[in-house]
Amino acid sequence: MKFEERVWELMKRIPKGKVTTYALIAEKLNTVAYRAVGNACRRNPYAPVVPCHRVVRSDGTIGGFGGKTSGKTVEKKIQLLRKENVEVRSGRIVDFKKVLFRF
DNA sequence: CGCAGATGGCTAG
DNA sequence: CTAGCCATCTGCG
Repeated sequence: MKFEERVWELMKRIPKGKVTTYALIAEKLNTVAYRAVGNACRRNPYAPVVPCHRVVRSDGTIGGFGGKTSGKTVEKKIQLLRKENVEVRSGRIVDFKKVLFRF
């Protein structure tokens, strides 16, 4: 079982309409490598199985990649989240702590 | 509000 | 084994 697989499993556990943060996942994995978590998402071979769109930053920002939220992947995430009852405003989660899922 | 530094783990050579 | 990368976080100005 690799580090990444563990990350994916946790992501799968995220219920619909909820989100989580990289730091939280990392902490749950008994580590502090939030970056490695993001790495796993980015390389995630389990495209739809691992809802990486339900994983956001600690402050509620969607994040995305490339440094800015100008990527298409981010927009896709937002749309999915909005569809799952998660309100997103300017790349940020609305009522973040309300939809934040604690493991 | 904006920027820089500090981290842990992964992939590729 | 070494070097570079990354979808982050936190603190400070």
